[in-house]
Formats: sequence, C-alpha cells, structure tokens
Amino acid sequence: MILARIQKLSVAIPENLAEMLEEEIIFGRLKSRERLTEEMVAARYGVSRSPVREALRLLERDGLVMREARRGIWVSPMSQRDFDEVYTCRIELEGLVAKQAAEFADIEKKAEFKNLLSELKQAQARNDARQFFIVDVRGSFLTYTLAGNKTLTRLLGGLEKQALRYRYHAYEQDPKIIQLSLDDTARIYDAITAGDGESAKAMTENLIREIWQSMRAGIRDAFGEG
Amino acid sequence: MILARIQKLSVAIPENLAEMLEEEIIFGRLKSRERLTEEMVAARYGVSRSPVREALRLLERDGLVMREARRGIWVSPMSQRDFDEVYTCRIELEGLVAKQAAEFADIEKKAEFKNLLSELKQAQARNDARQFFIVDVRGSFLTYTLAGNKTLTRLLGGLEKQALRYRYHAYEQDPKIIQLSLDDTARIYDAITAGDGESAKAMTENLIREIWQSMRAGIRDAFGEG
DNA sequence: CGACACCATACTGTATACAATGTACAGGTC
DNA sequence: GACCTGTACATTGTATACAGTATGGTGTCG
Repeated sequence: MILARIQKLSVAIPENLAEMLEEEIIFGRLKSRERLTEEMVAARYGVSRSPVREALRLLERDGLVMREARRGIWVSPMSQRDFDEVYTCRIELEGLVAKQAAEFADIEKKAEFKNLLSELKQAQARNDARQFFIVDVRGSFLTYTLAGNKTLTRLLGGLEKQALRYRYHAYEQDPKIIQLSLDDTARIYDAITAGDGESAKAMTENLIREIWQSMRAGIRDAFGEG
Repeated sequence: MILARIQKLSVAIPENLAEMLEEEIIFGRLKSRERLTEEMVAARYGVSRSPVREALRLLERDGLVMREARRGIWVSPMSQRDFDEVYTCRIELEGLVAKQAAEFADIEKKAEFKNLLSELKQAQARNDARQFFIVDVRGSFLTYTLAGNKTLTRLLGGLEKQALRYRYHAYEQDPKIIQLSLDDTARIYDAITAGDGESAKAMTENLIREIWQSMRAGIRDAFGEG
C-alpha cells in the first residue's frame, strides 16, 4: 500500500495524496504536531484544495492527523498513551486476523510468505530500515487478504500506520530493533501457512505484546506520557 | 451520538449530515444497496455538494456506504458474511473496552449506568425499539468514555453503527430479541462499576457471541450468505 | 435481426470563487 | 504598564462552475 503511488497518479488524487502524506508522517519528515494548511499541501502537490481536503479526511480517519473545526489540522502528537492505545488494540485484532488467515485461506497465496521473508532478511542485512518496514507492511496486508475479512482489514489498516510511526522512530534510535521480530515473524508465517489458527493467534499476540513492552520506555522518554 | 444533532446544526454540516444519514441507514429508511447521488442528498438537505461529499467520506469510513470510483455511492449491502466480520471484530474490541473501562475509570461517571439501565427497562416496557437502541448506544459510549482509549473508541464507533443496523433489522422481524440482552447488560454494567475487568471482559465477549449466534440464521435468510 | 459504434446524458471529480470565523497585532483606555 | 477592543489577515468552510468519465439509448452497417 505504501508504494501504491507507483500506479497512475491521475486516478484518485485524494487517495494518492493521502498515501504520500502518510509516508511523510510515518517516516518523520512531517513532524508530530506540525501544522498542515490545506493551501500549503495543495501548492506543494500542484492540485487544488478540494482533493486535499478529502485526503486529509482519510488521514484523520487513520488517526495520523487531528482536526479542530475552523482552526486547522495538525500531525497527530505521539505519546506513550497513544502508543499504548494503538498496541492494546493491535494485540487483539492482529491475533484475530492471524487466526482467520490460517483457517480460511488458500495455499497459493500463502506461498508468497516465503518471498516476503527473504526480502525481509535482505533488507535487514543491508540495514535498509525503510525497505524492511515496507516489506513488513506487505506481509501484514497479505495476512489481511488471506483472512478475507474486509471489516477487520479496514480497522487494522489504520492501526498499522500509527504503529509503524512508532516503530520507525524506535529504529532511528536503535537500528537493531529490526532484528527483534524476524524469527518470530517467520514462525507466525509458518503457522498461518500450516493452517494452525490458534497457534498463529497466540504467537502474534505474544510478538506484538513483546514489541510493545520493549519499546514502551523509549517512547515515553521521547514523547512523554501524554 | 445518534441524537447529537440536537446541538446547533449550523456548526459542522458534514458531521451533522453524516449523523442524519447514519440514522436513515441504521433504521432502514435508506435501504441496502440503494444509490446515493451527491446532488440528491444535497438538494434534500438544502446544502451544496461540498459538505455532502465530506459526509459521505465519513459514512464510508464507518462502512455504511461503499464508493466505486467515478461510478457512485451505494448503501452498503448487508449479508451474513459482513455480519460475521463485524461481530468477530466486536467480540475482541468490546471485551477489551469493557476491561479497560472497569480498570481505569472514576466512580462518578459509573453511576450513570444506573440511569441508563432504568431507561432501557422503560423503553423495553413501552416496546419502543428505537429508544431502546439509542439508549443502548449511549451505554456503549459511556463504556468507551470510561475506558479513555481514543483509538479504541474510534474503531468501535464504526463497528457499533454497522452492528446496530443488523440488530434493528432483527428487532423488526421479532421484537422480543430486545429482551435477550437486558439481564446480561445489567451484569456487565455491575462488573464495570465494581472494577472487575476480567469479568466484564468475559461477560461482554459471551454476550456479543450469543447475540451473534442467535441472529446469524435470520440474517442469512434475510440477506444471503454474501 | 444482431452487433458495434457513436452520441447524449447524468454523475463524479476537480478547480475556483466567495463567506465566515478565528487569531494576532495595534491602538487606546484605565 | 496591563488589559480590553477593534480591525486586518490568514485559514477553514461552503457554493458554484467546469472537466472528465461511465452508462444507456439510438442509429447504422453487416
């Protein structure tokens, strides 16, 4: 999804704009609490305010920006509190989607996990964090697709982006956090491929809970408790 | 939230529009798969297309309408599949929010549960389904508020509306389904008030699971498997 | 009689113009 | 000097005008 802008940009300007802005926010080029005026964004991307407004609605939906009526829009502040919120929700929903992916999906698509895993390893070897996260997100979306639960996908799509923001920040502080999750991720992919729903669910919940706990103090130090 | 339009309507036209349309969809005055053209909605509510477009984005966010690019917008179709998706997500998230509400909240606000419960009983006694559902939703939002988890509230806000659509339909088929949940709801409110998070979570999950199972066949007969 | 192409139409998508509101700064008053 | 008030400006919110695309019908050709 992050790289979707490779598609023709002429179609669906608001969605493409939203994806570009998402990237800017996730990778920290647009900073927490930074003001976004519609005209500024419009000028920067060479479009009018109409599609910009719609793009900002999409970002608002996913919690990446906050709007105050008639006052403006700001990049959502980061905080330990917000981080906790996102991760407590993710534990439940990512567990559920892993279970459903394991139980209902077809073998062919599951084979794609192998490619993703090797891409993850390559990115890690090259210390290419951005690429690592992008492939990681593709893995998540493959899981969502396998689960075939559109509602769940819709909910997780938003959470994923917020989570990635914190994960990328943590990476900048200490690049080796990337290594934390790779082995566990491989095991989860295996469980999904093998059709072991309960196991996939339990491992996913544990992995996310561990990542949550390991990042928590650093997030508080960087952004405050909120 | 449903009755929020009592507030000044002059502020935030898109949000107010969205709430009115939500009600139309939930209570079946706008039917499944019905076409919505922007101009029609605009004319009906006496505004221009700009705020209508934003309102429809909000409805899309909550899964109440579906948009196909450059083709138009339709009221989301109902189906057993969609119903299953909404309820499997709700089991996890409503359980989580009940737990957090029990653990973190202050006594004063919790007292409000008593009023809500008596309002529910009154509505049930009068066979006033709409009022029953509206109060029920207020109970959910009180729980969300107590939990103090904005992210979770955002996610559940959308699910709640979709769920209510199915529940109202079920009520029309057989008005006595309202009675199903009242006793359990009372026990859950008690657990939250008593601060018993695990119990509140377990009971909430069970209640939603039971409602899900009891409604499932009827939904399939009415809307198909999807 | 059927199929394909073309055109009219209706609607969404985007740009621009206008209205309303919130904010900051300057000036005046106590 | 501090606080209040009025005004100018910046920005959001809404309306309207224009562009582009999908659909349905009609006409013509095979």
